[in-house]
Amino acid sequence: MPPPRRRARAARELREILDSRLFRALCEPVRVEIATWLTESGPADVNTIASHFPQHQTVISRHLAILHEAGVLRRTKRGRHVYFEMDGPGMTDRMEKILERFRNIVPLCCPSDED
Amino acid sequence: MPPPRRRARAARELREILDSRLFRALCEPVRVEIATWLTESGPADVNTIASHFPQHQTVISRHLAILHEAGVLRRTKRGRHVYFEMDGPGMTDRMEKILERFRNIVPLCCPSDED
DNA sequence: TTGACGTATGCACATGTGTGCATTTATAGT
DNA sequence: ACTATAAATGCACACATGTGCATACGTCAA
Repeated sequence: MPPPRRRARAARELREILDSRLFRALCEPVRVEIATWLTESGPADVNTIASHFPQHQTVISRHLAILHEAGVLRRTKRGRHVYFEMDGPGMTDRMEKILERFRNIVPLCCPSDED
Repeated sequence: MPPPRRRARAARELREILDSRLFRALCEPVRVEIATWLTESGPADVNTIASHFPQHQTVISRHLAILHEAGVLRRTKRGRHVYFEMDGPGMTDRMEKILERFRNIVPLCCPSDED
């Protein structure tokens, strides 16, 4: 494959993987705090999580939904409780894919790849 | 190190690496488009980049500054022109660090790490 | 120094989004 | 069925941020 086409392909793959909801989910400090807290504390229901943050329960509920739709958290409904936990394996997979894309891009976009 | 301390440490490291400007920079679609375009087209100055987007030159200039401060782009000033290009190696390093953090977290936060 | 060009900044405005309250929906217990 | 509890949604509001215009800054060529 000639270099121009390789570059075009790399760019397309990069857009695919960067245009996800993942970055929008993680660009909000409160959501990062929630994800971090869940990492440390393990699975917890909405009210328990909300009780550890200054925001209202409804706000935390919305943030949890965004994190879940972005694939950061797992959601388990048991009775009238909804439990959330970090999706470690899922996030690892995502990051591996993104990393792979960047590895492909380095030799194409960076003529002098020192440092 | 006992499990609780390991969890606390993993959470702290996760917050460190996720609280960066990187995600805020990449959560804006226009900025992702700029980064993608630079990947495909190679280094270019501000006006050249701006000419390929509907936004005003001043807007593109601001986006480029944000991407640069986040470590996504490299900046090279030559005369009165300022050239930008993807920082492939830098991004690869960042992603490797983030991936490593998530790898550490998986066995701690996810009791049933199937799928 | 003057003028031209490339880039960055101040400002005002529109849109997006996090927030809290009131309310609704869903489920368990009685 | 009724009540209580958990979670989600509609709405309004405040703040953040992307946008464009006018303009200032910095550099090169004469």
